[in-house]
Amino acid sequence: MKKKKKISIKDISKELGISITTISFIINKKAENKISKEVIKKVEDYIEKVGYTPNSSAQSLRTGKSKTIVFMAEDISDPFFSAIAKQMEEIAFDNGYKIIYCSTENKKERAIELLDLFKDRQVDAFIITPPEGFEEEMKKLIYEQHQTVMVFDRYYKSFEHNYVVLDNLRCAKDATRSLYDSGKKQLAFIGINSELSPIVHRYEGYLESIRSLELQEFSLMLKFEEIKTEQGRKKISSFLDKYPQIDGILFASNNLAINGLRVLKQKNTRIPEEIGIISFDERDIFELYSPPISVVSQPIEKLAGELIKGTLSLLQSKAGKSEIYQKTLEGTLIPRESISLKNPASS
Amino acid sequence: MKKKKKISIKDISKELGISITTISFIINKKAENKISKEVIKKVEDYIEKVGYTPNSSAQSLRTGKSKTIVFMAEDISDPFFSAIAKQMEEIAFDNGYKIIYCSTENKKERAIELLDLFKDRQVDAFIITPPEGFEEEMKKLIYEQHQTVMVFDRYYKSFEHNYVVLDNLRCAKDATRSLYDSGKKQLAFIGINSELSPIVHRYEGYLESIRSLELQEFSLMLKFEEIKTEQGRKKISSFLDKYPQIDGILFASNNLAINGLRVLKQKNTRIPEEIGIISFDERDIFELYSPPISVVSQPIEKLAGELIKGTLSLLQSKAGKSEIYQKTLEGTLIPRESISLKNPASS
DNA sequence: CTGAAAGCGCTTACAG
DNA sequence: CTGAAAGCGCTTACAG
Repeated sequence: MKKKKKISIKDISKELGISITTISFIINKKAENKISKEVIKKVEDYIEKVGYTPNSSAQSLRTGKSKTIVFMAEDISDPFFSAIAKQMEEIAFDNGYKIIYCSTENKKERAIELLDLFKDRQVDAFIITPPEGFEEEMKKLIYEQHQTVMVFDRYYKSFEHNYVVLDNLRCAKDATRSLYDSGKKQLAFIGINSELSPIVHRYEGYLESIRSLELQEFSLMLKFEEIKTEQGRKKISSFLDKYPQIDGILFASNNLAINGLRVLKQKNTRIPEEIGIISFDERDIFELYSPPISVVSQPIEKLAGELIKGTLSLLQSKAGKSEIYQKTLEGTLIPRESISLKNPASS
Repeated sequence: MKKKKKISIKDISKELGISITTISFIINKKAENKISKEVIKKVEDYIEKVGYTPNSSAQSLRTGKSKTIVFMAEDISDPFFSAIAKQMEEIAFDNGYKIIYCSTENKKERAIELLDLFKDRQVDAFIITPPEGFEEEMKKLIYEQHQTVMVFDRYYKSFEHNYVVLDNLRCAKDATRSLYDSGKKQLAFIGINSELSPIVHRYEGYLESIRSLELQEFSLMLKFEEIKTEQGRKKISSFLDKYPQIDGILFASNNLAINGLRVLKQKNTRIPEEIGIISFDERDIFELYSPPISVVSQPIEKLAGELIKGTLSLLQSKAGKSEIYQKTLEGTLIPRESISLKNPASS
């Protein structure tokens, strides 16, 4: 009734009359110029035949490496993060690594808890989207605990670290410009009250554009907890009531836009005739919405690829000098009917 | 520059002048009636102070348990599975377990590859949504390799196993009935050509309802690969052209419904006036669609809770006799404007 | 109530 | 070209 006893190097050694050392060398491809071809062949064939795989706990105990990477996302059930996770997973597996996922919910306390859980727990590297106010903890993790850390989706200016992020400033700038080019002149930014770099940069990108176009600023910042709530809707609603001249909105995130669309639907606002809309982050809902919503789409495969390959390469080079891995990727504006494609600016 | 050398039981032993054995007992809460309270207190305080955590690789090597559970989902980036994953994660962590996720894409070969990857790799249990045609492999995994396996979202009749599933038959039956009650009489089922139990049972539920109502059957089964594609849309489109009398559709999955909605949008079919719609599986898109789409919603928290708690309890009892854990949960029909709520059946 | 010791399955310096 | 042996950090039967 018990699982079959797993075969070990020792068993192979006995069976083949070859020492454990030799077998270990062969398994770890360190046999070059050391072990005779016949022995290698013999061992490899036998391993193949009995389907031997090394006990990873023993390897891990011995080497101090666990072949495990933790991906601490803001929310792993969010389509953006789960898509990233899935892409990374495959590449990681192909390289013999496992990934463990968890979600911070953008809560500092939760992130600390999770980090604690993994601390000194044979995790080779962390890929983290730090929550609000986590700068000091990240610095500690990297510079005091000397963990291998890749920061995702945001970054800090106060210290050097590895990261993979979107060029949020440029994306927001271009999106704002596109609203303008579609004929809208009273452009609003609906964002989040946050110090996280993507949110800050999206706002800055909006600001840069309206300044260079000499437009008036209309901006509303919700609290993080309000993004998906009735409370958030109320704020958006009264914001729009207060500035009825607004004819274009850039939403700083997909959840924000979804909540905003509910408000507009309730108000029976016609899109794009009365208000043109662009949101950050693609979601299938935007394509199917009536009318379809224009978005700044993030290059998910590229982001995931850079993240995992970058992390893996850091892990490789950890023996040598510590390099720094920093990538800023471009997004793509996908224009849809939520901005009048046929009415170019008539300024 | 290297990580701080981690503290071990031996270090504590030296520092406190207490044997390794005693310390291990205390850590593992096996100290009751064996170790004096003063010693326990002394050790616990010291552990607290230096922040000692046991090396999990060593524990794993010694005990043969890894405190790791693999969740092999159909597609971890699907909102349904990622929501389940997130819920399970937390409970697992609280119980000292890690979860590793992967996606089969409903491909048998991929699932075999993944299983191979984890085989004998110190995984304590598997939570699996088996792909098409995986019955024999599942049987082997459970009855030859004696792994602890929880099957999710589907189940087999040919052998006993642990599972957590939705009561798909009843849900489909009720949904079909609701379409009828909303005044529709020519009810279609759009499903998938699959032997997986949920799909089969949803179809059977539909059949049972229309038979008891003495209605005509209209059904279309797509191939799995067509669900999200243009090819699928074409099939749905010509199906609807062929049977213009259809005035109600039950979609067997959310992706199917999303693709179906595209077809209906293109055809300018009015929902619910011309065709009433109900889909399986809640997604935020359904609530925001114009009109909002009625769905059979799965109890995600409950499902995730049963899955992980069930698995954990199997792991506990593994020492004793092997029990069987089988749960069938009810779904909830959420009626929205895609069925005429105000026009009750006038039969 | 407490401790010395074996052993889980590997890797790797060292010796030949 | 190959092997004997130490040791990674635990747990647990055994002895006292």
